[in-house]
Amino acid sequence: MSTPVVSIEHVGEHAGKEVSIRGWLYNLRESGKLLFPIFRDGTGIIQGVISLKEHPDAFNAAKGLTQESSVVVTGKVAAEARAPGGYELHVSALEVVQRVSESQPYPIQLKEHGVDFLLDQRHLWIRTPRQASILRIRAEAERAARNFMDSQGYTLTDAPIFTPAACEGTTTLFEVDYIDDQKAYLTQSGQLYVEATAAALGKVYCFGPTFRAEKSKTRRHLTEFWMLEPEAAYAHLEDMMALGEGLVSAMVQECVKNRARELEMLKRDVSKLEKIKPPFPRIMYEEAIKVLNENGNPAKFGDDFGGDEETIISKNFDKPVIIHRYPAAMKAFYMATDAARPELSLSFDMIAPEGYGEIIGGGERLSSYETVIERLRQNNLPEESFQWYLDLRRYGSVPHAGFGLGLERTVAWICGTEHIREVIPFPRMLYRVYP
RNA sequence: UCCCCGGUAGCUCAACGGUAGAGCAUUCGGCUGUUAACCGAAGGGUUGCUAGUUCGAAUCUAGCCCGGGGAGCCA
Repeated sequence: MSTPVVSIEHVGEHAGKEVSIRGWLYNLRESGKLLFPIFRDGTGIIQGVISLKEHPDAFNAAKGLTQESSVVVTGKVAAEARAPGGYELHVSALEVVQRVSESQPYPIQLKEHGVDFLLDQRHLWIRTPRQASILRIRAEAERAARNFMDSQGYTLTDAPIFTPAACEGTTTLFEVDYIDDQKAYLTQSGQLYVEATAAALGKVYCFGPTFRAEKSKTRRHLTEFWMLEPEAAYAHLEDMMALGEGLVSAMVQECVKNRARELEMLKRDVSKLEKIKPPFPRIMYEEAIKVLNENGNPAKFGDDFGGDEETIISKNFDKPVIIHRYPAAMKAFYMATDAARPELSLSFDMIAPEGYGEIIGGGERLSSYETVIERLRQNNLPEESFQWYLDLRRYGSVPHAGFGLGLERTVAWICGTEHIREVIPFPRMLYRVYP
């Protein structure tokens, strides 16, 4: 009869019973003829106790064992107030799967480390309980986002990574040599492609990595980040603001519900997240300018909002804030304008609370062939590359709208992390592509 | 691209013009309830690179390289 293998997160269900845990040695404290190893298995950590007198074989196998050596341990689960986590394992047997060499000890210690060092060790850094928690929350947020979109009747239609042209500014494109004289670029957004699939399927979204060659070095920027981009035919600005509210609320609430342990591990103030339910405050761009002026910020019509401005505006609310109808001149070529106020675009941004910045940008798209042509020329974009896009206006053009949600910024806000580099398994940033 | 800050042992830092140091990690020894355990000992360094100032430079100066934070731009 072999003992059952259990995960540490479920170990409490086996109190008083003999179990096996397959994992790694997280830390080892020695106290004479008693050893206090801490094991981790990816789902949590648990302290073991090994007595020389009772289990000499296990004791000798564990004594001097190096951090992060892989082990299979067997023992009895016991409720123990003195143990971190409430349970400990009275180890009776320990099998070392691979012993970490003393000459090349595990580099990450149980103490503070610098950012540069940790990023160089990212492949190992993700083993720490904090990083593992963040990655579980990211997964939860992704799952919640897809479930929500699917529940709203949206179909996932993935957009290509290689594209023939820009869809945002041309200066932020990663160029890739393709066949002979052809150029390809890494996508900045799946937006143009979901416009096409929206005309085919009605309500669609894409979800995948996007790339921006921006020279941005801030805690809110990654060179490679994931974006969820819904697009719906016959939809208008109002529809997208409502969809964005529902999507963000679902992502936050599912994490609160299903990842309470991880949020607690991160010491996140969950009461702030529990409030994130529709409706969110909505203000027009012009009103936002007014709020800024009242708070001593000299912003004027036509200015874009930077981090400072976003913080001032979001500070007045405990939910994400939707700012809509930005000046048309500030927005991308495909953005529709307000018929009543042609100088304003039918666009909106959603600003996360607590200074996490813009998590959604979107709006209603141009549907007129003539206007699209005109804007392409104004923006010096190559018409020949956009013939397929123009076809969408030639053949049954309809009003349509959508937005892009930045996954990492949203998850960073949910987790309360200082920097978004922690919320993606392997961050790609300016000057950093290792590991 | 611009503005600030930094680079000393494997890691986190100290020394700020006069012999390069501590804690952690590693090795050895001790400890039956430890909580980033503790106690004792040992090994471990071209102070990011190059040039300059000086009797003497980790320390002052210049240039370069690397990293961090921010601006612009964006999600």
